[in-house]
Order: sequence, then structure tokens, then C-alpha cells
Amino acid sequence: MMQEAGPEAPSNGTTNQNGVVAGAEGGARDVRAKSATPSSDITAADLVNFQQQQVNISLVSFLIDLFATLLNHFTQQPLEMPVSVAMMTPQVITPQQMQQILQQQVLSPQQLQLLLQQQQALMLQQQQLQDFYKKQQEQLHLQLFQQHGSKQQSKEVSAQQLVFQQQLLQVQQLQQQHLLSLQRQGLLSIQPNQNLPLHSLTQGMIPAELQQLWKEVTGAPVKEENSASNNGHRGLDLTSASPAPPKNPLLNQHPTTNGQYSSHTLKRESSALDDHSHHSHPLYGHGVCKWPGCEAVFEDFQSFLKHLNNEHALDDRSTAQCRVQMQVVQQLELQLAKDKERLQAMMTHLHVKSTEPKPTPQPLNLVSKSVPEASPPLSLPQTPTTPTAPLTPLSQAHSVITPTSLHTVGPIRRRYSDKYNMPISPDIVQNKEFYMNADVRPPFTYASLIRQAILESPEKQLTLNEIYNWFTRMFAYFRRNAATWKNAVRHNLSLHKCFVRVENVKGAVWTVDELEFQKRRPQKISGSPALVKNIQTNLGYGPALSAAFQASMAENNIPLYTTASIGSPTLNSLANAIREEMNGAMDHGNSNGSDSSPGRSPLPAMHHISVKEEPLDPEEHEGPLSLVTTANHSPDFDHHRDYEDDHGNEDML
DNA sequence: GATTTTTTAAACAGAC
DNA sequence: CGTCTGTTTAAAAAAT
Repeated sequence: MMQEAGPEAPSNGTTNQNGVVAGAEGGARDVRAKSATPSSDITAADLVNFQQQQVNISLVSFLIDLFATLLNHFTQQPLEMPVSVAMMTPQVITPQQMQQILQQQVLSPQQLQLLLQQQQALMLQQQQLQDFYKKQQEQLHLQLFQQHGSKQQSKEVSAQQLVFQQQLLQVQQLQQQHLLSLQRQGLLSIQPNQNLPLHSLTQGMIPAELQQLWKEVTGAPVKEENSASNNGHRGLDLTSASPAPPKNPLLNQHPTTNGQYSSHTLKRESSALDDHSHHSHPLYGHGVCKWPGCEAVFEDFQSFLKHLNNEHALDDRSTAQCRVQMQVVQQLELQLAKDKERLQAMMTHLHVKSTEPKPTPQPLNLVSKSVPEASPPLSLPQTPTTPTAPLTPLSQAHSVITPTSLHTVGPIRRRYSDKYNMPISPDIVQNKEFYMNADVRPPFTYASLIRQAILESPEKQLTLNEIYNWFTRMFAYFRRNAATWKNAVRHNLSLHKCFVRVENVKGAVWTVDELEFQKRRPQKISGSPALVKNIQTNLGYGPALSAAFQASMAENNIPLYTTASIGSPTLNSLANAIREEMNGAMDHGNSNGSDSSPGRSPLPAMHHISVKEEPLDPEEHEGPLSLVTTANHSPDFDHHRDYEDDHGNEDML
């Protein structure tokens, strides 16, 4: 609604963009926390197994990432991959599109309501699983971390390859699962001229291609995954088995029953993939009715049809099952999206780790220069990008299904506000990718966002212009209507006491008075005791230190931290501890106060907010992962970034 | 339903 | 003079 006046073009060229890593944010946001979706009729035991495997993967992944990073850092020779990242981003149905498809076909508002209720129940179960999973993860992390000093370079590389390969396979599996789920429901019919079929979904992700790709990437023959671990092998089995119809978790909660059930179902489903090509009906395969929870055997297709019409007619039970199936699909979709994201982060990490700030190919012409409003690609019917749906902590995770969600693109706002003391950081980090690409208003207040921007900066201080840049960099939404939100940003900076302006030779920077920020609203910590404890812990560290952790977690590519910060407050603390340890281990020198941006550091004396002389600023020097490392020593790189930022802004405004 | 917070809009002043 | 930065007021919207 705001006039996007030209005068908005900021003169960012003048101000040096501090080295905050925009891109490479390989951030490999965590997928694992939401791992094994309670899909289908896999038994509880199976789920646990699967989760354990994922734990293994993530552990290895973490270690690999860590060491590879170190390796890269010291050798300055990032692994090269002769593969374009773009290749690896097949266009799959976005969650939004999925919702549309599903909703348009079957659901009435009442049904949606029912569905929501069921989801809640389901989510309870999920939560239990996740709790279990987290505990295990925590344990293993601890264990592994104790032996982290003894790895050898060669091992790391090969292990990295392994993990990477597994990631590829995982994504592929998810895609197949997803598709098969759709087919199973009959909600998605496979037709040659439709663009949803399997070969389209897996386009660029065909196993053979993956293998080939992997060979190219590694320059070595592909190791059989089962030789190193059973993850890959198991994963493949899961793939084929995954379409097994889900036991309705609401109707049947006896794991033993499920176990018996699934054990032979899995076998039968194993070749479901190529099966429905014979019979047109996706619910019939291998002589078995594939309706979820059914599995009646039939001699011929006709009797199956008869059965289908009789037993699975449009009644309450069937619709309920259908809803559950939708839920499964949703989960898979989410999982898939996250894993894709993770994969891409990995690829980016391996490919352009320390040179390319933009991980996601963001076409510069996406938002064209002079016509911010005129370009209609952003209009409602189809989202221009294919962002993953924002992953939200449990409570809202499935708001995606609400009827309103289809229309929420613009006006509807639901702020997270600052209920909790560490309000948005985990969420914002988790959904980084999403907000970077989706023209969706982030559900955070300006104050929260500004704070986040500042805390993410290496020195917990930003100029106004740098804050602007952070907004535009991190949120597609803020690439438009600059006059409006910039005004709001300035307004917020002035309005809230928690933002402190610090004079500097070169001007002024803004810092966050953490205590004030906490004060802003009566602290109603309604969350778990763990959360409270965590907050206390953080406060104990002092604002500066806590901020440092926040920022480093946000900026670094190490999945564990992101995982932990999202996964559970307890783990967050753990991550902090680990982080601290690592900082100590990695670089000692703590070379006095040599800034990454010598020119504009405010006078230390003026800091009544203790953001300055903290002993262990991770970015201080040789920050383990971020681009800042390079930026510190390479004027060219600085220039490069300046240019990029200018460029970006020109494009946006 | 009242109160508080947040957002949006806009006027204005000072520095550059 | 125009732009950027920063402060302030006002009103509407949203959240509590």
C-alpha cells in the first residue's frame, strides 16, 4: 500500500557491509528434529530405528562438517564440485501447492476442523518420539564430542562423501515416499501429461543420476553405503517400503499390532513402485488393496474394484483415513523440504563454501529494478519461489493446513512477539531459507528482527544501513516497500529503549541492551521448566556472551547448533557449552581487539553496554566457518561484498 | 472490552 | 538541495 518511492535507494555503497555471512549459510538447518515422520504403518520400533539412524547420520554429519570446515579453513582449498547447485533443486510440489491440491479435492471446513483435531493428537505422539530422539541425540553428541580430537583428514573426507551421498539418497527417498503417498490416496493420479508424476518429481534425482553425480563429485567409484553403515541400505529399503499404508494412529495405538501388520506389509509393498503401471488403480498393487489399513488380497482387478467400492466407500471411516493420510503426506512434504534444503546447504557448503555468499540461486531479476509493484510474478496464485513451508515449533507446525493459510500471504499477521526471552532466534534461523525466498511477512516484530540483526553481527552492532541490508538479505518480504519498513525500523530504533545508539568516529552504530529488551514485556514464561532454566542460564552468561552464542549459532554452518537451538532448550545450553569449548580449542590467540571492520568500531569507552570486550568472540579471527574469516584479511573480498550489497539493493529498490 | 504493543504514516531537524 | 539518519506524534491494527 505504500508508495515505493525511488528515494529509497540507499547509498549502501558507502557503508561497509560487515562480514556477516549472508550466504553460505549452509546453515544446514536441522531436519533431524523432525525426522522420521510417523508415516504409514511402520511400527514404533521401526520408527525408533529409523530415528536412530538419522541420529547417526546427523552425528556423522556434524563431525564431518566440523572437520571439513577446519580442513577447508586451513588449506583454503574447498572441495570443488563440478556440479551446479541448481541441478540439485528439482521443482517439486511445494507444500502450498500440495495443500491446495488436497483441499480443493476433498475437504470441507468441517473436515478441516476434524483434521486439525487429529493433528493435535498426532502431534502429541510426535512429540514423544522427538523427545526420545533428542535424548538419544544428546547422549551421542556428548559421546562423540569426547573423541573428536582423533580423526584423520582422509577419514573425514571419505566420511563426508558418505554423508553427502546419504543425503542425496534421503532426499530421493522422501520424494518417492511423497509421491507414492499421493498415489495411494488416489488424490494424485498419474497421467502422462501431468507434471507431477514420478519422473518429474525425481527429476534430477534419479538414483542412477545420483550415483553418476556422486562419482563425478568424488571422482571415485561410489562406495556401497552399506559397507560403511547400514543407513543407506536401510534407507533404500524404507524407500520401497514406505508407501505402506499407515495405521491410523488415532484408531490404532498398539504398536505390537502395528508391528505384526507392517512386517509383511513392507514386503508386499516393496515393489509397489512399478506396480500400478499395470493396473490403472493406484490403490491396487500386487494383488493387494493398498488402502491404508486394508491389505485384502484379490485374485483379480475386478474383485478389487468391488472391494474398493464396498469397503472403502465414502463414509466416516474412509474420510478419516484419508485425512490421516493427508497428514502423512504433509509430514513427508515437510521432511522432504527440509532435507532438500539441507542437501542444498551441503552442496553449497562443498562447492562455494567461502567465496559465494548466496547459497540459493536468487535471480537478480526476481525483483526488477524499477518496477517493484508492477511485476506480477509475485501475485497470489502461485508462489514464485518454491520455499519450504516455514517450520514452526510444534504448536503451529501445522498451521499450514488451516484454511486461512492459503490467503495469508499479505495482510494477515500473527506475531510471535516476544513471549520468550530468546524470542525469535531459533525460529528465525530455522526458517531462514524460507523467509529468504518467500515473499511472506515474517511473524516477528520489528524490534525482534532488529535485535536479531544486531546480535548476528560479529560485534553486536550495526549501522542503520547495515540493519537495512540485513532485512533485505534475510527476508524476501523486505525487498519491497522499502520506504515503509525502513521507516518502521528507524521508528523502532528510536522508540525502544533496548536499542542503544553508540556514537562512533564514523557515525553511529546501534546496539542492543539485552536487559532492556527482556524488560520490555513482563516475562511470562509459560513454557517448560527447561526453557526457564535455559533462559536463566543465558542470562547468567551475560548479554554479551549470550549474544555471541546466538550470533554464532545463527551464522555458522554447523548443524548441531542449529539443531540444538531448535530442538530443545536443554540442548541449546549444551550447544553453547560445546561452542565455548570449541572456541577455546580452535583458536587461542584471541588477538586483542582487531576488528573485522577497523574503520567503524565505536570507541570502547562509550560502551556502557558490554558488548565489546568479550573474551571469546568467535568471529574475532579465523572464525571457524564464516566468510568473515576471509573478509578479515582480504580487502578484495570486502570490496566484493560491498559491491554485492550495492547490487542487491539496486535491484531491490 | 479495555489496555498495551506494534505497525504505519508522516512531519521535522540536523548532518553530510 | 537532496538524502540519510534520527526523533517524535498520531492513528489504526493487533495482541493481551
